Amino acid sequence: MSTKKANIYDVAGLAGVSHQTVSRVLNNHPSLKPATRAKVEQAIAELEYRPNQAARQLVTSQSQLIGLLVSGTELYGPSGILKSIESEARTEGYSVITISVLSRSRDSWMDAIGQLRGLNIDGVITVAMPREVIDEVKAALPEAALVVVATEPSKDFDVINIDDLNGGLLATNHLIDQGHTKILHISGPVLQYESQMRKLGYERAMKKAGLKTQVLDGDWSSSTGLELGEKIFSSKDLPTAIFCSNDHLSLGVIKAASHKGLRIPEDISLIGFDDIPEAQYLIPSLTTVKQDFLELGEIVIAKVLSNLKEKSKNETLFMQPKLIVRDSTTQLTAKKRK
Amino acid sequence: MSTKKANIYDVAGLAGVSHQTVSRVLNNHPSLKPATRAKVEQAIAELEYRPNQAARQLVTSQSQLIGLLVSGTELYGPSGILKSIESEARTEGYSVITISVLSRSRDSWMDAIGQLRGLNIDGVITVAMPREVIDEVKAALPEAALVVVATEPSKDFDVINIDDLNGGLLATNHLIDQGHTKILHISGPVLQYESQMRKLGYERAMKKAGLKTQVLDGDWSSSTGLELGEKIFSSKDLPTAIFCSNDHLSLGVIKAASHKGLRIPEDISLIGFDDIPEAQYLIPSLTTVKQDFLELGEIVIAKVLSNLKEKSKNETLFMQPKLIVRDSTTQLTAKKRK
DNA sequence: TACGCTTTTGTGAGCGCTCTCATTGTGAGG
DNA sequence: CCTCACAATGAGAGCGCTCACAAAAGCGTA
Repeated sequence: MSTKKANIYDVAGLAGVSHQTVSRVLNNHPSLKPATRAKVEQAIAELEYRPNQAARQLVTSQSQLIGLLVSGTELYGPSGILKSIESEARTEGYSVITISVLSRSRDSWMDAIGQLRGLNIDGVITVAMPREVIDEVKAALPEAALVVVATEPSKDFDVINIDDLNGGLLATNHLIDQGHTKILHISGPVLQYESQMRKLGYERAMKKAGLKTQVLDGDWSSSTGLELGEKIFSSKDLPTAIFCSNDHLSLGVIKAASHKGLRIPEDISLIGFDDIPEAQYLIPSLTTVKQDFLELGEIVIAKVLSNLKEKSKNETLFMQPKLIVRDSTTQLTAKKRK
Repeated sequence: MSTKKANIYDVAGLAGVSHQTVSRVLNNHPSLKPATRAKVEQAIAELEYRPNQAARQLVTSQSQLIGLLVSGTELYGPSGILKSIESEARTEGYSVITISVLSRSRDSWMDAIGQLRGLNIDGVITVAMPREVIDEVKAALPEAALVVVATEPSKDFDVINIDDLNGGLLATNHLIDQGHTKILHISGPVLQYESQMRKLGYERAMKKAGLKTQVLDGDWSSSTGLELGEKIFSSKDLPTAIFCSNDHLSLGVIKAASHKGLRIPEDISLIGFDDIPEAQYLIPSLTTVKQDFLELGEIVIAKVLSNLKEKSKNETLFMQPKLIVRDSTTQLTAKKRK
């Protein structure tokens, strides 16, 4: 029954043509009589023939494989991007090899790059990786089409980013529009580009409105949000609004507020970033800035494919996030403004 | 400068040995003079030679590739498992191809399986896939080492599961121990094994304590939690405790309670399942059942590798979850019991 | 020095495919 | 009815590696 896997010659034999004709069917070559093609296709079906990727790779030196370097797959952002890239790649006939990397450890990413080299990868996508890592990838895999997501723009490669700066503006202006003047920002990791841009957006908006900025540096975790929140709420000089660099920080802040008996949004307005699935089910539901990962994935893959065909133009694309207003922010009332 | 990539003959030439000797170094064959090995290794380093995986695959018909079929990568559980499997596989020299599948759509998974076939995959891991899918995988990839995670045990393949039944017992007994008698369960998707087992655990615990069960069928989403929560809290006959099949459901329930002015845990105790990172930052922090994904990943990969070497023994392994007690559950007071 | 081992190295074939180039078939134009 | 161009197909080589087997080198012993 289960004899050896059929190869191209078996198909050729059954269809009564040469192996080369079968190959032409496989790669849908234009000059083929429809009748021939049909015969071959039937033979393929009959034998359940699948072309052997390895053999194909060996001769074309194309692997149909895309490497995806990510850090923090457990975070909402990266995991969303990942999924969307993967499914988009598949529809294009590519497979994605995901590699989780600790972005701060050189060993970790050199290891990952080594793995990619061995695989004859066609393209590499990095998500939220420091510049250092990207340079290393470029050096180690000069052939591969490189697309960089969520890193500082550069003329050395294609970059696709969420417009975090604009996101920061959006969030901050929303608070300013509501009459807030004492607005504090809790940033993400100082070294991460996205986090820097969100902060910059905040600073620009505040400056434009002639307001004084106040920033606490954090990371992406709820625990830091809690910690910083408690510090903030212990001081006598409370802000009336807080803009957190992601939703998880906001979670911690909400918790801290509840500890201190402060109400959101009555006493403090709060805005996050990401729109995690939980955001609308928090109490209060969280006003935040949403990023469209699905679209991002499509664009990223499209970019990879186009780079595969012709040299990259090294452009930077920004995707626009949008403000989602929920219950955690509110108009500053005259009473409170006092 | 950047001449063609070196191959095994180039290395052999430079080292002054035959290509076969180089191959032996690559596969660390035992009978090799240390001096020879050293010469070859130096040549490899000098030429920055990397063995071509495709060629190797072609002859060994081993791809060093593991396919990972998952549905719902956006959920906390799957994404945790994924990461841990991936990093573990890498240390063993394997790469993981993640494929997100809509577990309910036949097209979707047949498509995924087709992709895996073409890749000459060595092993397949499925996470939270229905039996139907697994059978299809077995049929399409009889050679591949198959390890199944989070699916009904079977003698036809190796299964590694979180002991969801015991998790359900743990959660329910915790509530019973606190004096609750009217305990309601909100289940996950009716068709999913994990969800069924958690429910079964609940039912067994209740039965053993001589209590009446009350179950509402749900899914894994917060919105369903909210919806069902509102329904529950609108009735006059309130339960004193609710066990949700995952943390996201709990989130919705918390929200619903707050709408209705019910306090957690004072009026209603609530327990979830998963221990999502947010769980301890919710208000109140959520009592839940935690699963250790890291360990799971290690075991899964170990299993795949052992199946690669020798025929699988088709055993089922259960990993024990553990109860994490936080603020959302509390002793039923005499007053409330009334 | 020669013999029979074992250890170490070399040779040739072939994995399954796509490439290039050669051959055959087919129909339009004279 | 023959020629010529072009469409359709076939034949052979070779991608880079490992496999099976063959040959050479070492080494102890008679």
